Amino acid sequence: MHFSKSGKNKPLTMSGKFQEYKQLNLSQINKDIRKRWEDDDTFHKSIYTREGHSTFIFYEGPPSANGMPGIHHVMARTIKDLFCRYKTMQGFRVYRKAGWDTHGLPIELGVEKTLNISKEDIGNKISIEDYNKACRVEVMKYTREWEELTRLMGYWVNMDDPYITYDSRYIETLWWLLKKIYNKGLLYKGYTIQPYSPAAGTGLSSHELNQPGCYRDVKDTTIVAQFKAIRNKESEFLFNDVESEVYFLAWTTTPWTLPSNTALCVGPAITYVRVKTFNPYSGIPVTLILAKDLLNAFFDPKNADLSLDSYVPGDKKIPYLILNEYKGSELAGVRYEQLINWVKPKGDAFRVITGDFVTTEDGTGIVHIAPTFGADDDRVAKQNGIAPLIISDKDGKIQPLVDKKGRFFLMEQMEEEFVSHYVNRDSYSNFAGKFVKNEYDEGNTREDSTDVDIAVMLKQENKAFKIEKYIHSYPHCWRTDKPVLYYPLDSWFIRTTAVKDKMIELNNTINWKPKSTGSGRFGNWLENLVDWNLSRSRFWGTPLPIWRTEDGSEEKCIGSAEELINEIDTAIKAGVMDKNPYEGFEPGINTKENYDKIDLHKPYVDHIVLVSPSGKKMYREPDLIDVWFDSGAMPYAQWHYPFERSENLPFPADFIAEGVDQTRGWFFTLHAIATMIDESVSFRNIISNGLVLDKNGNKMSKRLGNAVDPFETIEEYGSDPLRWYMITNSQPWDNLKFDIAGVDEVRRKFFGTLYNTYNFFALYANVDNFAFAEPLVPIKDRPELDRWIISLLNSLIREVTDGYENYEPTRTGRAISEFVSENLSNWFVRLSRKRYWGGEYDQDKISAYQTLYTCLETVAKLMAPIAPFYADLLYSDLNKVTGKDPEQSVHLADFPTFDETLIDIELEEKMAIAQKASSMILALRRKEKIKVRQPLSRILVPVLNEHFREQFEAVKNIILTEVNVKAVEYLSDATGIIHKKIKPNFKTLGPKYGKLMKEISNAIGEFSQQDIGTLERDGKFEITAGGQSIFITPEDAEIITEDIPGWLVATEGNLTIALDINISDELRMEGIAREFINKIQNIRKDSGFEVTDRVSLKIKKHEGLNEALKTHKEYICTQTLAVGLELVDDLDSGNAKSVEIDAGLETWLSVEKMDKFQS
RNA sequence: AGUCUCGUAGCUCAGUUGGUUAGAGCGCUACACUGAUAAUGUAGAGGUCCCCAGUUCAACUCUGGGCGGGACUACCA
Repeated sequence: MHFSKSGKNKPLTMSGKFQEYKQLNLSQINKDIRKRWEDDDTFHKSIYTREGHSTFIFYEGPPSANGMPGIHHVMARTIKDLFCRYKTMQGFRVYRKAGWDTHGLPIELGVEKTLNISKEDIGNKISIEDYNKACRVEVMKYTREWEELTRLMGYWVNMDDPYITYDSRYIETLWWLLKKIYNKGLLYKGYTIQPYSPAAGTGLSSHELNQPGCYRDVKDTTIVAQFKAIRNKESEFLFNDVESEVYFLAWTTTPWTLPSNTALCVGPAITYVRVKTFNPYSGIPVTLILAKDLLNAFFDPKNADLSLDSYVPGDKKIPYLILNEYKGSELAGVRYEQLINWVKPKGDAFRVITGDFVTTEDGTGIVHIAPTFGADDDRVAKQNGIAPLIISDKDGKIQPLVDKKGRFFLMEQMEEEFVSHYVNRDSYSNFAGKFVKNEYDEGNTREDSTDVDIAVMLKQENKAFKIEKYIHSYPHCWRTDKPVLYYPLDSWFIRTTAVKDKMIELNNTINWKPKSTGSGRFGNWLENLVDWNLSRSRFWGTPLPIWRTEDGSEEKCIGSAEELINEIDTAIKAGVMDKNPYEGFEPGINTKENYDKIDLHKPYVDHIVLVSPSGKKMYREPDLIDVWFDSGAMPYAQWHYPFERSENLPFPADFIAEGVDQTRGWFFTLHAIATMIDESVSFRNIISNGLVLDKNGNKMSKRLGNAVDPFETIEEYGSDPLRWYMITNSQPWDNLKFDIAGVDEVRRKFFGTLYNTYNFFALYANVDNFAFAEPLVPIKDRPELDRWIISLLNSLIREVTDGYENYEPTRTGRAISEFVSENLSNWFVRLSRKRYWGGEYDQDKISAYQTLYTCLETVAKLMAPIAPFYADLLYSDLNKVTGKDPEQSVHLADFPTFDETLIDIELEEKMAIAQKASSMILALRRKEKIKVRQPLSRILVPVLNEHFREQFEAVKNIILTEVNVKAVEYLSDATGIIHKKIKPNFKTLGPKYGKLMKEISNAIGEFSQQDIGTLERDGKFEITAGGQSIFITPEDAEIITEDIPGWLVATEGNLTIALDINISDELRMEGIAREFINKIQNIRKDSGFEVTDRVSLKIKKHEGLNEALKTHKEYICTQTLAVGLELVDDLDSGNAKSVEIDAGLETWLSVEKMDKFQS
């Protein structure tokens, strides 16, 4: 097969015949069409032919090319592609620029693996410059595979000039955005609790923490501590009936955090009890508060009956008495004494607060809060105005009580004034300098830990209720194998909380598919928004463009390369820098070459020292920014806004689509940045698609070996069935259980059928030289069957358009598939076959061709967004012959519009009756084992109303032909032989009679034939139900025929048909004739004759057959293209075949091809 | 743990504002058809609509609570 190689602007080349195919090879079609698109530059044509039209803006979420593309990328990209193609066909100029995500930890880890180095080696074994270069190579490792997959699968995205996040121009836009955010006061430095490895001296990402082996079981000393309640007006209710002190019990697995405690947290809805008892270590009477559910964890119910008075310190069995119950919310606000009085907090502290995260699964149901060492703690403390426990170091900087090496701060490292005002030298001196975990102390030899020391101390002070070893899983640093701490680290934040309301408001205007992701996962996330932690302590990423003086008093945020160059010049003049490292760069020249002269990455950018207005040196803040900022900024940065493209920014997107896992990633950062910069949404419509799982519903992974290779799949099946399967099998937002057998099914079921339908058309159209040259047969003049399929076709266009417009591709694909296999192929073509085969080239035949052609051409256009390859082949195979459409490719054509006036619901109903009736009659024949080839005389159809008779009459011939029956007889009500059945209509009765439904239903069920007749005649029927009389109207019941006594009957729904199975001699002979035709046709085919070859027939005489053959000689000859039929006494020609016409009816038959000149 | 989502035939999925016979395709079994032919059609078997409660004359459908699968987020005293 080859295609005309017409160049860009050459006219369409038309050829005379429709291409016929021997077999459907979608894999080859994929290759051929791809080549044609490349030769013809179809993709670019589809854009520039729409220049000046309305725009449709799509944002491509940049993939990272440091990993191989997988089958799930085909899924995501099919969704993206199909809407862009659809909009193109709707006449829009579609923006869709490809891009690459090139920063981030996976790249760093990849480089380290490739070069076999670790982070410590950077700067030693390998220079940062070389490392930087290695990252650039690493990140584009699989670019070729990605580009190949893009083309293979037919994803049309503009790859001419992709945006690359490490490009200096891209970074420049990020800086510009950051400065804008900075100037709005939304960028600030603060701290957050992050996993931190004191041994390695670095913060860890959650990614690093989730590496295998990081969580390990460790045995730690845990303490249930007693926090003494302060007696005052607010807490008086806790002191009823007690003489002892009142304590809150709280459990911790990290006793070293207890000195930093500043609050206790209870669950607002949790029930707590106040218990009178004794401290097991000291024997002192105490009153304790803990969660009711956890009471039994500390007190043996057997001891509840023991007398408190008889307790002697040292007794194993400790009595207790429950005094009261409280909800957590009642306890909030109560104050308590500091547990360990080493350092006084600055600000409000030592108060009971509430938090939703508190559970009663373990511990006491009261959580000890140390805001400096727990993320939850920090958050809940901030929400309640509780101060963290902090100290001031020598430099005047705020620090937690534990230093970066993992020990309690040395007093000499603290600010003098701070120590004298806030630190209790006596109690603290024993602990200052102690490592909170022995692992951090290189020279440690002792068994006991700081945790144990604290436990002993609390025990002595009657502040420990229970001390025990506890095994739990705790994260460890993957580089040092030592435990991590949750530790406050300096970070730069974007104050997203300041624009929270705006973000929520804007989100409500976005069309989410599915809706629940927008309102649920995304909406809830916005409701609970915290400030965006932008800092990352990494090497390979976008540097934060902020320079600061060492004391932090002056800072500058840089918003462009030009600004940086100017600042460098100033710094050189001030003598803080020797020379400009970016010499030669010319601001305003936006070429790659120019921007290649400046590398804004580490380490280069860190060598730049600027000068502050007051003349101090300013150093860059060492952090990089979150890679999510890179991708969230792409609406601006992909166009190098505002430097290169300063107006007509394609913004916001009309449509984006990515996996649901991007909800808090890309979707969020797009939304956040657009809200802050432009107070606008970033995207109007969004599909968040589900995962692609293996056929058993497991996640695909290379490790498990259940990952499907997209390249192999496409090579074997072609992209179209794969795309079609993915779109139609389940809704995009549901997970797809990927089963290759499903792709094969789509190939056979949908593409196979469509291909067969086309081939059928081509075969006969070529015989008749149909080329759509005749004037269009007016639709109203076409036969019923044609008008029916055209009606369905227009309904289909409407449904498909609706589906695409509403981002419901699954509905669309399924509707097309249903139309093609059920309506077009299985009904229209099947019933129309005789119209194409032989006969005159008259209006009916032309109508048949035009109708089928229109259906195929329209289907090609409707399916083109989902299955772009085959659709284009089908379209061009049709169009090449007829030249009906000026466009060479279906993707340049206009999407079909539906014509309301051609939709005939009445006709569709009639045809539904025909389909149902035919299938019922065929079922009856089968039951009686009467072949369809055997004609029968009549069917009987009861009619209850004139409308139904008209409908049936209209499709009578279709039914009779289909089931090979001669006539239909209608049985009207008057004949009295119809047996009727009545069913209550719950839909109308329900609202009227409610509770009486059961009674009414029973009453109607007992209607006699006379009763039904009365109801029909009078329009009402009186029954009694619930002691009241009720009039049933015809609308309240459905009357159907069920039986015709004495006949072979089938009933389905409201349709009843009887079949007359008496076979007269006449009918029997006709059956024999048709049987012969069938045999002869088979022999023709087996002998390899052409469809148009003429033949001569010889049949050996047989008493049971002779008469039938004589009577129907003409008929047989016409049907089989025979010039003559001879009945012979003997047939011993080698070509003769034995045929069995019916059981026991056997004879010999020969079919000879006539020479051409004889025919 | 929280949020979202899914749960209907052996498998993959439909199922309208609640209405009394819960559907399709695949697979299986049987049969038929035969100039669309490496196609096609028809039928049969196969259901606790995940479970429990509630609302209602009526629940696959609505509400609540469970159970199970998945994803994301957070990882905890």
